[in-house]
Amino acid sequence: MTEQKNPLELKFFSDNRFTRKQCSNCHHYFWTGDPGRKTCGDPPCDRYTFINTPPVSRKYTLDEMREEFISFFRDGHTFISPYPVVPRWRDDVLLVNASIYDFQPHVTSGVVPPPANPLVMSQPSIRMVDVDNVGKTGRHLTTFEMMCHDSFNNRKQVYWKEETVSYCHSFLTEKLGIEPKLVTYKEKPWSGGGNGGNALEVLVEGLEVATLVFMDMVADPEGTTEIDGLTYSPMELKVVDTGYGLERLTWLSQGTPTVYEAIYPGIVDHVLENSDASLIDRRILEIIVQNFAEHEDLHENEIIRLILPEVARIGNNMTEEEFLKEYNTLKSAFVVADHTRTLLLLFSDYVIPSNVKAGYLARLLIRRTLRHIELINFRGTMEELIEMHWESLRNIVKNYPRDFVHLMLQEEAEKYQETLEKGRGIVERSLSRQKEIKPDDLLKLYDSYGLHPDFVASIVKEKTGKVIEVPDDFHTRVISLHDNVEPGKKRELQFPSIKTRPLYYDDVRISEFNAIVMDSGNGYIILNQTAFYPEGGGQPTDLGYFVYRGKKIQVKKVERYGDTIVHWIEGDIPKSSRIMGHIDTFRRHRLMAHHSATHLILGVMKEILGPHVWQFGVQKGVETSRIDITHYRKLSDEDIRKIERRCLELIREGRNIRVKNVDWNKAIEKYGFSVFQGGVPLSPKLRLVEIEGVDVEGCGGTHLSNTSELGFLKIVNTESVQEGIQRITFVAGEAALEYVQGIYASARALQSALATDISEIPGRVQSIVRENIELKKEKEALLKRNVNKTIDQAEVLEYPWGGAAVMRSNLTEEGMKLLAKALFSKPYKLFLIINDAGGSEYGYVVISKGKVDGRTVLASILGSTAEVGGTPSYSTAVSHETVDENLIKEVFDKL
RNA sequence: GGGCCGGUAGAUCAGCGGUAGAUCGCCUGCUUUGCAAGCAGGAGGUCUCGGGUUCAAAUCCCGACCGGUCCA
Repeated sequence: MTEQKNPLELKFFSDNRFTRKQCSNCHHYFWTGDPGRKTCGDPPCDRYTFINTPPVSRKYTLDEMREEFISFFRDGHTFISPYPVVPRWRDDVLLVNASIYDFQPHVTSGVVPPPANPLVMSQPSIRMVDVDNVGKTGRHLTTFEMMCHDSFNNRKQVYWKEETVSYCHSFLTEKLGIEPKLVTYKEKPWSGGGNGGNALEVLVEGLEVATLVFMDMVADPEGTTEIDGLTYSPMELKVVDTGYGLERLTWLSQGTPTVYEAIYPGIVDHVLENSDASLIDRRILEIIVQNFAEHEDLHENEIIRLILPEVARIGNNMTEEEFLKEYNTLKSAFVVADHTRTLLLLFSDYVIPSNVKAGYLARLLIRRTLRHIELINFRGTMEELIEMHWESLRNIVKNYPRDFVHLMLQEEAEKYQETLEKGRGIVERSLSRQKEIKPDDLLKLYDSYGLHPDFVASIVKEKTGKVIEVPDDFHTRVISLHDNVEPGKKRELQFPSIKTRPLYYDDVRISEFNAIVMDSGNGYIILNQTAFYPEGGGQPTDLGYFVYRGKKIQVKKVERYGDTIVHWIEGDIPKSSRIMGHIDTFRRHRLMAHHSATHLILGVMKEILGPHVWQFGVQKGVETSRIDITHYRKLSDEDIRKIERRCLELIREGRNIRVKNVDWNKAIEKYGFSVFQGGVPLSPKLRLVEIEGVDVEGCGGTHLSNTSELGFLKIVNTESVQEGIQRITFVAGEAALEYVQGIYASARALQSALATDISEIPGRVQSIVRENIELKKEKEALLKRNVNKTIDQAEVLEYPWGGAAVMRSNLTEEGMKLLAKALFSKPYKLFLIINDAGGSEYGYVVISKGKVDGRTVLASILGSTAEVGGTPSYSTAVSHETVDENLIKEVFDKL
């Protein structure tokens, strides 16, 4: 090992008589002011010693602790309001998981300055990975608030390691009154979100209350520092990213056995009072929490086997069954309390429960909550619990969409009920088929139908009396069903980094321009400047042509790679040429109109359908355009009419459409997170497109300057692309006129074909379709009668090898097929059909169900005059000759 | 974004290459007229759609569409 100064050997530590030690148990390095300390302070090396005897000078509620933290850091830091839990500003994660997520990647990459520096905030964070541990361990939550004091050091140093640790230590010891000796700082490398650095875990009496991260590295395949298997290199921006667990600190101050009792005692009490669950002896609860903290690597039932003797030691001789009954109901009560809090946050950001993305997580939580509510026979509603949480979290959760929550929960409860009822049928049916449900079947039932193994087990028990074991590693096996799938990777082309100046922003109506070819390759050129709009933001590429040496060279596609705009062309233009570009302005104008119309319709849909509407995806076109939005049900005809009417009003009013470039933080401050509707650019400023009084959103596209230019807008189709996502296809401007003209032409054609009035077309078509079905049926019945008649009149010959039937018919091809089908179910072995459909030809068909090859039969009967085809079991021939009956018998006799 | 199920009568589903079925519901009649009543008879299907394979497809293959569900 090279002698290098430990990056965490701080002056603060030496000034405060802290020494660096190596944990006698886990061998991690840590800093402590307690000369007698040998272990790092983290379970399993240390136990929770704060339960019953909290080290904090007084008990804090959640609100009080948050206020204490913020007020302590307000001195020197700027307070920032919490961000939504749904990260609209990035598309790489589903939910905000930590406070630093608020600033990734735009701030941490150095492109955008932080909203304040240094700053203090408390960010609600959702961690679904812990969902299975909630209730069970006494300390896990799906939602917690991560409080932080962050600083961003660029050229200007704000503060770094020394100040950070000093701040932290003062807060814990001076403000909260924790004895300095109780605080240990454990060294730990940190990585996440493409960054890395050193970190200190802050531990008090066995509980990790904070992590102080010194982020100064960026992921780099050629870097020399390795953390968790990835290599990193130093970066210019050095970020202090701290994370204090608000719930942990509150728990620490109260010393209750579980975190739940400390952070929302009202909710826990309410659930316990109105259900079959009850609080168990707090000494037993403490034993449970301690054991789960110390044995993270063990399975639940193994830990319970460790708990029982300890429970007996304090004089409580419970059987395992008695213990499990009490523990499980209490666990369920905690789960209900926890999940409803997370749902509050999701709903306040208008997450629509569905089967994909964040919506899936919401549904998962709702279903789990419903199940646990039933298990403990809770007599209240989920809705009332969510509202109670809101009452106590008003400082953090500003918005509570009561009607939305009500509607979502109602629909979800119904859907869940449906799934269960269907599930019951599926389990019962598979039981009647195979008598037994194996572990693999459990897996399948869960994966394909969403049937929880406990639910399946309960039905099996009810129907057969048998108890089936749910495998311990059930969840792991579910995950392993899915982890062999590799996500498709996009291959990025590499081009020389040449900055192309976009001319289309300066003047959206520009149609011609001069440029110099900076780089030229196989079928592409890169220019110093261009008026061609590259595809992006759902706006397709511009088309047109270049003039080079008097020749027109067509542009096939224009793409953007960072600041480089690449033109794909039909032909070659050498480097350094001066050329003239011509834009297909007809196409461009159509696209622009549809782009502006997209913003207009989105704004209108938010107004009419509700604030839960977000853009999910978008594709503009020359003929039609479409936008996908988050909405919980298909648009009704009434919705469509309202939206169209409102769009027309706004077009008539002639609202201005303006483009402005605004700083990230100012944009968020002024317009909120709804500016992030499409993809988010990594640039210092956001280009905002505003339709006066209707809609403001970040957008890189080209736009009209006033809504009046749209003329009118018509929705032409709505469909649901996936649960909770509706696709609206529409036309605007000239494209709308063409659309209406097209419909009109069709209507006129129908009108003349049906010889009726346009308004009567639907009725006429309906009656024609009905008539057509009737006729089809009649025709089929007639055909069947004909077929049956043919069969009835068959001449039957008996042979030792079975019966043979000879019949004459006058059927069409369709009738022959039907006849053949019918014959396959008759008891004879061989059939000869002589078909006379009129005309000079006779069709011969032999159907053989025995070993006889029908083709040889036909050849023998018809001789060389006919061409025989088909297969041994269904043979055909066509002949101009009739055949003598006796010859047929002769041939048959020989078989 | 990916995986796994599924789409057949009003509802729930069976059939899984040889003329489309069961149960409930519905209609008619009888028997009873008291609680999910009995008996007899009957109506009700472009087997989601489009291609392909086959003499023959609800059934096998491919693709769309729709729904369910799990994972990220």
